[in-house]
Amino acid sequence: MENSNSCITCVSPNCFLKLCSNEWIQLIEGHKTETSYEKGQYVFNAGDLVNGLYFVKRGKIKVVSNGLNNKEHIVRLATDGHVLGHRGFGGETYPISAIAMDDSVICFVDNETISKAFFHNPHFTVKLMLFYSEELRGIEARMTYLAQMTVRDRVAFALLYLKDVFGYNSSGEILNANITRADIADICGTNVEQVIRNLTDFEKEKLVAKEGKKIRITNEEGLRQMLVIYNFKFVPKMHFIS
Amino acid sequence: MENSNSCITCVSPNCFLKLCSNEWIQLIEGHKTETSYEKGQYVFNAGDLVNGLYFVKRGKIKVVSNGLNNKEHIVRLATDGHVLGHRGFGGETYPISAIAMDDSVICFVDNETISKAFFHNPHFTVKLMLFYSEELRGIEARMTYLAQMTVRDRVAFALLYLKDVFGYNSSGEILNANITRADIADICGTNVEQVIRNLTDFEKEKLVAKEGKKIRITNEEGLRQMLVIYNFKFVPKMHFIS
DNA sequence: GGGAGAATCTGCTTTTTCGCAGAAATGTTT
DNA sequence: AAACATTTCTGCGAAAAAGCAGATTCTCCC
Repeated sequence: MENSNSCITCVSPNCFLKLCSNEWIQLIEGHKTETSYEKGQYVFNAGDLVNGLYFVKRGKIKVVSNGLNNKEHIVRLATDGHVLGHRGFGGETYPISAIAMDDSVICFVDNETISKAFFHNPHFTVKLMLFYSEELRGIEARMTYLAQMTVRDRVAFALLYLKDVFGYNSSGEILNANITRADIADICGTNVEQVIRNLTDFEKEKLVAKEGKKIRITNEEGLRQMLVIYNFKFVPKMHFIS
Repeated sequence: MENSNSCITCVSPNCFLKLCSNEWIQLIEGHKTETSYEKGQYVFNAGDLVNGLYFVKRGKIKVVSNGLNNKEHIVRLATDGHVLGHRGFGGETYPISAIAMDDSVICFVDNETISKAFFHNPHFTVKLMLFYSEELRGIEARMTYLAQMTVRDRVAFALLYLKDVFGYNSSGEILNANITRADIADICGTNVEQVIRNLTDFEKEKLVAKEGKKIRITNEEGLRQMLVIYNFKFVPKMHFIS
């Protein structure tokens, strides 16, 4: 509950809520809760009835789907400005959870308020729709990689995906996320051992450098080149506000 | 170009365009083209700049992503009332195509007209957004199945997915789609031989019956039971109009 | 109804991936 | 700083999946 709780003075530059009229922003503020999550904490859990939208103010979130014996699979990574918790329909629930990968701050607005806002803030609604449309395109592409790539190439892909969403940290080309080998495995749809084996190979090939559990990408272009045979290309980030 | 070209008299019950005001429907009709596609024909092709939305009036469409050496992977199936061709951003293109699996009729509306309609037809915009949101949830779930299931279970999943989207045909439990074993392989992310081997197994286990290239599901519940360990559950179809 | 072409099917070998077990390293807590 | 817990790493055998080759069957079109 840091900062003020007001959208007007909120420092998050990409929040969709800012696309609402001032009048509506004030109205939404009355129905908004801002919560801080520690690393590892659940934003929402599989089976919960998601009855609102989560707007990521700041942080790093993994959206996981629970499959075989509730083993987690990371279907999406989210960061500042992204939206979590698709509007629920008819009360059915999907086995999808959102977990903070680092300390994060997220605003929640209930469905009723959001629905009303949709009908009075076309700019907000349209941009949010375009966000979903973009996410759909992105996941369609990732799905193909998952289906067709070898484990080795999926590991390379996961590193680039992490970089494209979370970027590097201040000290250079180190992946800016508190990820374990197991997280990478959960993105790739493989197991920890395979991830480690391939990271070791990548290190020998001077593509990455392991620094403890941190990973430094020493040859990003080389990783991308590995994936051109799959039509892989960088997915430019959407500019939410325009 | 059968039927009249008018949305007012259109027989498609689920078309999103019907959510626009009468005034706007008439305006859209002036910018709309209705095209018939034969089986196998491309609605749009990877690399095309998608500059509008396609509304499926009637038919069966596969949305494919071209990955390794342009091998196709089916990321989504679409039928009556569904929407294809996410709004393009900044001109970048994804390697995604849409192909008619049977004779289909699809209406196309250019981006400029659609964008204007968004701002004057909140009901239309909100419903379309919810459609995307639902599609996103669905593909997140499918992605997990793809990542965690064995080939055998993915084949079972593909059969159920085909059934849930296209249903059975009039003569009973035969999958109502003109699909090849290769199509199923492209949904599963495997090859034709594996699909055939597993279909043969399923037949021995009295789960399906092969009738030429057609597939009859003789024990749908049995197939679903096979997938409960993955938290698989039926995804109820959205009711577009409400 | 017959024939050409496409799709389906089967057996076999090779390759990839998985998964266990145990060692080493890292990082966290007291 | 030491002890503990977690994570990372490596080797190896087992299992799953892929890929090839060739036979059969189906379907569509004339």
